[in-house]
Amino acid sequence: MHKRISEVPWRQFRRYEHLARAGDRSDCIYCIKDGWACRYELLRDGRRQITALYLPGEYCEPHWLLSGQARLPVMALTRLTARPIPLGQIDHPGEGGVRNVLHAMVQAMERQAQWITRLGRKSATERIVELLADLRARLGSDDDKVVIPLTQREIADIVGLTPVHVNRVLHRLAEQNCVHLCGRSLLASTQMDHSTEQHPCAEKQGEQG
Amino acid sequence: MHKRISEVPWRQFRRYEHLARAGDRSDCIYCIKDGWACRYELLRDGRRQITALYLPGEYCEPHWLLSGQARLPVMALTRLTARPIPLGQIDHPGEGGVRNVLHAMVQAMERQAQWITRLGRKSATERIVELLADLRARLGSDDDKVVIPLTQREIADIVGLTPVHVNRVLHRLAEQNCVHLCGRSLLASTQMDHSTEQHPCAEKQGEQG
DNA sequence: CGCCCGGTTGACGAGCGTCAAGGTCGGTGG
DNA sequence: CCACCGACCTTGACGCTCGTCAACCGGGCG
Repeated sequence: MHKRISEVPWRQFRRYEHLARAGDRSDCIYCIKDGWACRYELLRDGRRQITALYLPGEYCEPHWLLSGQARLPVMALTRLTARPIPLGQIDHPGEGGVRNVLHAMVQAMERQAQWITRLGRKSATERIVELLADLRARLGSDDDKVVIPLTQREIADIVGLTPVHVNRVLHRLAEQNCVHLCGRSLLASTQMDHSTEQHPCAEKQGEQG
Repeated sequence: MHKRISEVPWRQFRRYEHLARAGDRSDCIYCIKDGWACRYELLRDGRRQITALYLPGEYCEPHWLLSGQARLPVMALTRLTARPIPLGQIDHPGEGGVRNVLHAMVQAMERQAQWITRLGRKSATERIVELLADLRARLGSDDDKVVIPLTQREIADIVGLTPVHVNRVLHRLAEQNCVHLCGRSLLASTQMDHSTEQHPCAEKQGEQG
């Protein structure tokens, strides 16, 4: 290393390393430079639910600015590079400013409300299609296909299903060219954007509804 | 009326009257004095999901302070009395202050994250028991039984089930004295508090698992 | 008095979970 | 270079939870 640690303005996390554990006091939030992170809740019987995703360019977790502590654990889903922003310095130039962080917080709330609707009222296929459409939009890529660096187990823990069922749904979507499955990597294509927020049960209704 | 309207510091809403419609700009938040309200999302096929509940003493909706507008409609579930707090006057004495409103916002976010876990990973019985336990706690009543002024259809739209299935679960809970069903009114009892966050599948495991 | 909303109940079936047995890929050590 | 191992993915059989459909009841309100 030819750089002094103190000069490096970002931190690296390994895959599955924690950015925060349940109950931790936090004196900074992170601005994610590269990689994905998630907030999750683990029940004592092993069931897990992911309740938030953090993608490159997003703040993690903006509400620490107000609460000062993490209620739920947050961990990296991939190798992750993030810039810690000390809570006291948020209004320093180049740190985004309180205004932006609060705006990110409101956005996160609205996303959570959407997820409640999806988990409560949508079928397995709808949940997965809408998850992928949401991720495409947040990644802001113009490419036809974007890489989704999630395992099927992780997708299952986001959409509230089992890995086995996620697998079956993904293969059905692959037949319709909504996604591509190449080995262990998942590509979401633009094909499916029209399906979002569309059908009640987007499946077996081809002819004369 | 022997009072001039302008002197009345609170507003009344009829049951099912809207406090805000989707997309409305809002120049005030409400502090609920009496009655219940909810935020909900309506899909075009008629499915509905309630994504937040507001009880007496709570702010509705705190994040309007930051966003200035309602993304989703909010309506009264009962007759409702609420005190509007103009956004510009939030820091005036007697209005709670920005600090309290932001704190309410963080609380609302944490509740939403909890609901994601419940909808994604819990059975029908668990969802209903935990809803009622949560409501008991928020009402802060010391009484053994508290009145829950929700129809079974409304409960269904909160916990992501059908009214028919909510009905069956409530009757099973009534057999175990977790709730009381008197005509159309629902009473939640203390009996069930211990069940919360306890069982994986809180049902058929009486003898030697 | 009659309507309508909300609750109640049964029969039936679909969607999704569970269990179990491979298969495939990438990494690691010899 | 190869053998081994552990994640992760894949696939089938089976069954439970919950949704759907339908009929009926009961009370409050116009």
